[in-house]
Amino acid sequence: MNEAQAIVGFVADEIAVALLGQVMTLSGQVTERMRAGLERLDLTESVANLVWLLRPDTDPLPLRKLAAQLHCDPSNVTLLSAKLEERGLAERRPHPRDGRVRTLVLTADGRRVREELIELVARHSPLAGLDKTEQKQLHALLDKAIASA
Amino acid sequence: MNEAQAIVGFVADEIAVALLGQVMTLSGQVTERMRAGLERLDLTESVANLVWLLRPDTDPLPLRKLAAQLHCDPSNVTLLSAKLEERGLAERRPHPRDGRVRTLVLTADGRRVREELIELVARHSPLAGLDKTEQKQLHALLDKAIASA
DNA sequence: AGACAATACATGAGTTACTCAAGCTTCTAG
DNA sequence: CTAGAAGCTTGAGTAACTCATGTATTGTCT
Repeated sequence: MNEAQAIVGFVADEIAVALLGQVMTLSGQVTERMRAGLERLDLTESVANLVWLLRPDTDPLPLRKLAAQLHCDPSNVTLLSAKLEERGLAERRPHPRDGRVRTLVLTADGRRVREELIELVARHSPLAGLDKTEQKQLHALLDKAIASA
Repeated sequence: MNEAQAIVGFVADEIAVALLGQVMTLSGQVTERMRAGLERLDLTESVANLVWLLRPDTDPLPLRKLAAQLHCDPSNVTLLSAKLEERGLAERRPHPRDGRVRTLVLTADGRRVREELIELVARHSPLAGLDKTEQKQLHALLDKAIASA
């Protein structure tokens, strides 16, 4: 038994590694699909990722929270937000109770673009190929996984 | 019914959108987990992504194929490969039959680093929190989804 | 109330990953 | 044998991102 095999022995589950690969593959496919349509929407990938987080049906999020969800520095979100404002797709609003906080809210145009974005990726998503039952199973499993983290 | 709602009406499945979000969330969590350990392994994220693809148990891949899997330009893989060679983790070998093609192969050190990388993310993966039965179900569902793309 | 630390965002500089265009070598087709 | 295509490399340029710093606001401790 050589050293490499010994280390392999440590790896908890072969199947967990395979699952990881699958998730990353899917994520890559979706991202690439999105890229293809971004030119038409005149968005960059990083801006699109921000738009994706800006749900119109919930309370607007502080820039700091958005940075956390994007796994990047808050200063980066400042730049992305400025780009969205320039294009008239969102606007920064002061937080009603905390003067330090800025929240980012989509405009009507922004909401429209967001729907197009979702449409773009959801329509051709590999996950859309599953039937309803499978989708529900998958949703439950992923939900459990995410919650356990 | 306003315009935004009309567009919402087009979105095939609400649940498919939710699934998309889950996959992207998981992918983000895994990536962030990986980042945390990359400093210790002295790797950058992009180099690590390449190492991830360099399976020692299959035929070595041409740089072009690797570029396709990474969704990036071949010239970028040239750079990443050079970094791997500098660190002695991989070496470019000419293809036995086609003189134009270079394949990338991990060295013994490279294989060791790759196992550490897998260990790093697999051990703490949210997916590792599921039990064996759930993992198998999930694997089957994801496999079907990926195949349908 | 007043001082001090902490939080949230903004700004500027610098780094890195990446793309694109052009060039070289090798393979393939007529 | 020549023309074209395919694969990799090189160099230049760009965009995204981080880090350090600055400013305004909030919370806390006495």
